[in-house]
Amino acid sequence: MKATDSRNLHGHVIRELGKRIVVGDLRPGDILPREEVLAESMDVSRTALREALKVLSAKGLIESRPRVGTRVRATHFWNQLDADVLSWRCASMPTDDFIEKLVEMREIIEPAAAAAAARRRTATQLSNVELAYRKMEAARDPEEWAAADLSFHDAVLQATGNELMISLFSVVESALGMFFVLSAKTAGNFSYSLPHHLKVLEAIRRKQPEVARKAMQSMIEDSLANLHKKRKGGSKKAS
Amino acid sequence: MKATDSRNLHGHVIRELGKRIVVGDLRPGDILPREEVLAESMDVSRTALREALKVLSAKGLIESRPRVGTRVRATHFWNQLDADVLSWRCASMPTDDFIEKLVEMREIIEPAAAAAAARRRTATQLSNVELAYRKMEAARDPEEWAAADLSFHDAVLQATGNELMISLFSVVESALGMFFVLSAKTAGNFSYSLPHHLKVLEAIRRKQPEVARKAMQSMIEDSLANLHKKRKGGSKKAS
DNA sequence: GCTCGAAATTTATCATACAAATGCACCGTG
DNA sequence: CACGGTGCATTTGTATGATAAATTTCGAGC
Repeated sequence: MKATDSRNLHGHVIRELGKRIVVGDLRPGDILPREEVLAESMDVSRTALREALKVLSAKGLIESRPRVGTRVRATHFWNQLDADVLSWRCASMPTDDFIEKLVEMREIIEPAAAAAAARRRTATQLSNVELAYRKMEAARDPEEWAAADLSFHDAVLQATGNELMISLFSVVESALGMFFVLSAKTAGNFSYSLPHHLKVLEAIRRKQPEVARKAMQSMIEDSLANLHKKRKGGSKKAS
Repeated sequence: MKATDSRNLHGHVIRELGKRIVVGDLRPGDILPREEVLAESMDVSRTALREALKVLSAKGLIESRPRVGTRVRATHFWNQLDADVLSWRCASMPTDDFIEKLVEMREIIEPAAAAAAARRRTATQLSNVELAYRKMEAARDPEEWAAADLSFHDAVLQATGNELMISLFSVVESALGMFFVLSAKTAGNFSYSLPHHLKVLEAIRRKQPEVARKAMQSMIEDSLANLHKKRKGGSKKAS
């Protein structure tokens, strides 16, 4: 699942430098130390360091040029939707600001996905959504229910047949997953969220895009309202 | 602007292998030749090859393990929103299927962005949108108008203050730009597209999210209808 | 037949050397 | 003094060869 492999050495270097850049320890315009000394300071060979730098360069975080060195690029060059960049931001963000941006993306994607699914779903894709719904119905404990809920949303996404949307959703969802424990997100909705899901399912079955969109919209609204209610009370975040 | 640097040698290797994978010449599950022979076959050192492989690995296209080799990963692991992956797909896609998916993403992003901009725009962000609109008014030829149009949409995106949305839009837009010549996309709309833009601008000024969303929606609808009309007639694509 | 371990293969990492690019200072010239 | 070209120094880019680590495979021993 995770993008940069933790096993390998250069993976460690990627994360270490990537975090320092994303967090702001290294700021745009800053020039990193020469490869030779940077390699030594991180206790790896120049070869391994360079492989890491190339990856960070591919993510748009840095830019290397002969004679001048490797410079941290301006934030608008960063691949903000890269799974690593996102996770590094999530790993240390005190402000709720960023979470709200992630939530906003989710609010945009899901209704659109429901509509697209209603428009283009195949028979098997529909039955997958239905299967997920059945699992939600049958769920006994919050963990089961959370897993079924996730598979429901995933089935809807798959039914869109648009891999760009699927990829976007999975990236955003996994980033949000770093903040909210799944069960915490869904536990309270247990009771009255099921009808919402049924509405989405039925709209997709009947190929009614606008109905599906609105149903998904109100589902999310309720979910968020419920979440806010809970946050005033007790635990809510991780990390 | 472009992601992988063409100047360097390993950049060439990245593109070469990346394209072959994305296009389907190399299929998921396939094992690439050993690094040593692959390096020779591409006429680069193993060092340069490995740097390229690491980048492709970061994009989710491949996965390397000792003793087993480098394997092409399943498509659902790919970073579909990566600028390179997207551009490689655009570089050789005979079907209109993929373009429609890109257009769908655009249709999703832009109205949502207009709404978000109306909700949160600062004074200076508003004036930037206004400035772009003025440039559209003042445009004399299609090139000027196309540039102003782009800066209008960019200003709206910036006004959302959500860098995730900005990044998503820029990626999708640049991919679409590989298919449609800018002037071709906008030339026909010259006359009657301006009022649409004005509506969006005014809604953002008055902080009316839903009005802004709908205005942007109908703008895109008209734009696409106009485009389809033109495609039946004359030129439309590039590659 | 099963388990455990040795061997073989491939990637991972390292060290070193050289090539290429490029900013910068220096020098010559008008 | 201003200006432009030219060589030098520095840093990344590439190549080569060697060793370490991981992991599959196969065989030996029980």
